Amino acid sequence: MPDFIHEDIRKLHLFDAMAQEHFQTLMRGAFVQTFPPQIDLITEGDPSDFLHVLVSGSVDLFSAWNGRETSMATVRPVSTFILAATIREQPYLMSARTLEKSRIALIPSVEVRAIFDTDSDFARAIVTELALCYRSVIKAQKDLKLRTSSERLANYLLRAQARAGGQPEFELGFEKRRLASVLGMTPEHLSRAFKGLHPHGVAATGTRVRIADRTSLERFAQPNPLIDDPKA
Amino acid sequence: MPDFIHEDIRKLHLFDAMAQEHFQTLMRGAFVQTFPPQIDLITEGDPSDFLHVLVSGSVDLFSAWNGRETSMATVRPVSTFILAATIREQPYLMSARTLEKSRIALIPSVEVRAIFDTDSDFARAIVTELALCYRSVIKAQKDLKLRTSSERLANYLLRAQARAGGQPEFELGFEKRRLASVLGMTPEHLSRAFKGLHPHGVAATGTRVRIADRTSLERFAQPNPLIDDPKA
DNA sequence: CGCTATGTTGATCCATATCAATAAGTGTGG
DNA sequence: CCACACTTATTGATATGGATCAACATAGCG
Repeated sequence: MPDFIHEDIRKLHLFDAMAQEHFQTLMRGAFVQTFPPQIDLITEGDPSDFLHVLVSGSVDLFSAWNGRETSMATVRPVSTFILAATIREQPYLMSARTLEKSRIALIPSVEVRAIFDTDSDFARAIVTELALCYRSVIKAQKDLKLRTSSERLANYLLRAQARAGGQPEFELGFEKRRLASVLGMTPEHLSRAFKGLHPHGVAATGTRVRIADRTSLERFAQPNPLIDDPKA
Repeated sequence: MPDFIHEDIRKLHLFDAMAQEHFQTLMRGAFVQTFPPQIDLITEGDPSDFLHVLVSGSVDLFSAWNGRETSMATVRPVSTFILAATIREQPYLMSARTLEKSRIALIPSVEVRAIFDTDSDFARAIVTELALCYRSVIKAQKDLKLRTSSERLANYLLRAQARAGGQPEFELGFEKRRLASVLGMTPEHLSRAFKGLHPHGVAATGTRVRIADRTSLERFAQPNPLIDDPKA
């Protein structure tokens, strides 16, 4: 594995406190792969053989039952996914596929568990990471259960704008149909939802979005730190 | 705090590996309280001062936004709640209220964090507990996003029957209106959903439910371990 | 330059919520 | 032990958010 990726991973909160020796053991068994968009990485129900670390790109976690399918979360770099399955030595609860071209490091779960048992700094880091993941799914669930799809879109746009540095105009990272799936709605409905936000100063042309009047959009979206703040 | 509760808590996976000395420190600062049904225990947004351990009864975790409210999860004994908030030293993301009369142990979060830092067996136990909590919210989210309310009810009843020992007839723990909230629907809708399950051998009188033909109900409910098995 | 994927618009359908009325329990005080 | 009040459950009518289906418009891309 190239050194600069080593570095990126080492910088992750999950790995930055552990003994160098243990980190190297982890990295020896690990490997990095680059995947094109729309590639299935894991399937729910499979044994959790690898802890995944998304180095670049983005990944959709989704789930299916009885012929229906739903997106559960989007993973952005640099972060891990399916840590809980790795720790509990249980099958994955979600499937994963790349949204864009993505570089992913795969670390054998056995190694993670072995070092977790001996390196207590690593164990503590895992706690923090898991607590963070836990809180982020709770926030996702609140977003989903308490808001209509237009409200979700509005809040999503506010967050995306903040991520993009706060300029009035910015790029969505992906196509609208992807965004629809991320927000848990159909592309048709998203199209209408965008129209519905027009009166609040939102204009979308292709993957480019312009928020003319943030205050007005906020009045409609009612963002709340206990749902929208990734650090809360 | 009475000794037998001490015992119950010590038996919890979260506390059974830690040093006796540390456990006693935790218990010294802790206290147990009994609450009547429908009492608010915590409010989302409040600082996470206490780790809660439900000793008996049951607790509803819920959340509100913009005048709407939704139930997020039900806690059953003996287990902890709001562990993630305690660990991250962040405000609660959910509110909690008792469903039935409940006995709850409150352990100061500062103590939990202090011992988490020094007792690595405890830190490891927290990881396992958190991973379990994480997976259970994922399962709840899948249940919610992938199933209609009748399907959710059907699967709930199958699980409740299993919990009750598998007899064809058993008690729901609470009123139907509570069940409705737990399943994320209105009481009216639940009433109709029960009627809809009649053809599959479900009869409900008051809080008593009878499943005449489990096979038929299963054929409709399509239970799946990756959603319905609490151990997965 | 046309083909294929993406996006928009309109019509309709479905699950579930809401509102309203009634029925059935449940508990309390006389 | 019954009558009354209050809560909970059921049933019906209607509203709404969102999905689905179908047609059409656009835009990348080989």
